[in-house]
Amino acid sequence: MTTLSEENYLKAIYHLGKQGATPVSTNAIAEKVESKASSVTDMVKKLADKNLANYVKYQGVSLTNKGRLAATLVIRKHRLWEVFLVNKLNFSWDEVHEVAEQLEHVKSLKLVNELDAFLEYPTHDPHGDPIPDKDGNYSPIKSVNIFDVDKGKEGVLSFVKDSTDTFLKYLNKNKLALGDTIKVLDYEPFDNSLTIETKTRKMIISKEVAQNLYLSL
Amino acid sequence: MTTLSEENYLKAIYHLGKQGATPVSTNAIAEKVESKASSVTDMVKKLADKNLANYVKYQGVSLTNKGRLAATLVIRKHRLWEVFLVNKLNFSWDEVHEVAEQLEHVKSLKLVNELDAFLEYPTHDPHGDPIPDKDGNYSPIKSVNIFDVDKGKEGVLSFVKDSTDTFLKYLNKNKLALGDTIKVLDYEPFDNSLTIETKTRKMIISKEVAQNLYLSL
DNA sequence: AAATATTTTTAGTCTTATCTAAAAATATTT
DNA sequence: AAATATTTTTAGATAAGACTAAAAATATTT
Ligand SMILES: [Mn+2]
Ligand SMILES: [Mn+2]
Ligand SMILES: [Mn+2]
Ligand SMILES: [Mn+2]
Repeated sequence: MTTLSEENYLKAIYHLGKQGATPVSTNAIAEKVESKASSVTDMVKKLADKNLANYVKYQGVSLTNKGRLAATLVIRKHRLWEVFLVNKLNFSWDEVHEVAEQLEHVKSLKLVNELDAFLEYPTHDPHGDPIPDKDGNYSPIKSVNIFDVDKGKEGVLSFVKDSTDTFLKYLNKNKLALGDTIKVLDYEPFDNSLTIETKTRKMIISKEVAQNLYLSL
Repeated sequence: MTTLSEENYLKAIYHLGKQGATPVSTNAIAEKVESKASSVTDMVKKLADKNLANYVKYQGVSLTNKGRLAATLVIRKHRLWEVFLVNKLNFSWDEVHEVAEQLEHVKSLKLVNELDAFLEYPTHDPHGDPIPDKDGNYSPIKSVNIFDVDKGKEGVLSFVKDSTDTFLKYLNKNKLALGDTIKVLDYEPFDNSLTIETKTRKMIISKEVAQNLYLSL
């Protein structure tokens, strides 16, 4: 059995390395889970004892297969709950994360799988993140960053990299939502801003914004 | 903010006294939360410090208004989640309790209230227990124990007092479910058993079973 | 290759929620 | 009303998870 705290560390390690494959540093984990490096060292030893992580002193931490599966199960639950909150309970995409952080730790295989079925097996969460299946597998993101879309071409907004509510609220305010068709009109070398066009209007987005928008073509 | 553990103690105190009104003993609480008396003493002091409980050494514990509201909110969440699991996720009534014990601690006012709306404001959970509203109020149970139903009369099974999965599985096995119409045919003074008749058949139920069945007339 | 800076680990504390064993208070029997 | 039994509280420990400060290891500069 993994504790709530262990699960949060597993997620952090998973997200920091590529699926937990490459060793990540103590400090990086500490920042992600909002704790201190010394706390991370303690926890990481515990994960290694439980065969969830590979840990060599001073050399970083990676996940074992067991750890990776545990991490993806938590991520699967997180994203399914986010879909539930948005699709069934009228939450908006900037309100779901905090609640999903709690729901992801509820233990019941039946619960996850029935929820999955109830939601009709969604493949992506409200931010465009892929939902792993029971075995932790998911098809890789096929969307491309908006900077890599040629001038004059269009695509469908299908993933936002940053899903903090600050950014999501910016998108709400500017009427940009997942599923919207966006055309790239112009690129400005001076500040790396882009001029884009949606169904409803034309607008300029900053480099910071553009970096977080991904389109499927 | 109440912790998970505090919430479980509040529920226990609520259920042991009548809505936490009458003082309950340390030992009774300990048994309910599956801990030891000394742990209860500690926790109860903490609840009193937070103005959730009234505690006088050696004289038992009751709930303050604040404590009672906190307790009913947890109970409200527990029962709403049970309805969700049964009505939407294909859980049977003997499978929901353990999962609801976890879900009841998720913190989000919006979540509870949207869930309530999504389920179309159910008044009772899958075991016939009433679901408190936002203010902790619910209409008192109007069903009567099957022993108090006159011979020859019938009623609808609308509440089961014991909702351990042992008892619920007994009911499943004997095809007795909430909503079933049951007629009382005979009472046997020797062992206090009852002969009852359902839509599908006639059967004898023991005193132990009868004590847990409540009908609305 | 030293010297310096940064990162990581260790050592020792703290808090929350438990526990056991002993002491104190209350209840029940004789 | 004593004696005995039961219940409750206190005292002291333990485990999980976090922290600070100091020590040790690794990285980066000079
Ligand atoms: Mn999220
Ligand atoms: Mn998400
Ligand atoms: Mn229940
Ligand atoms: Mn119930």
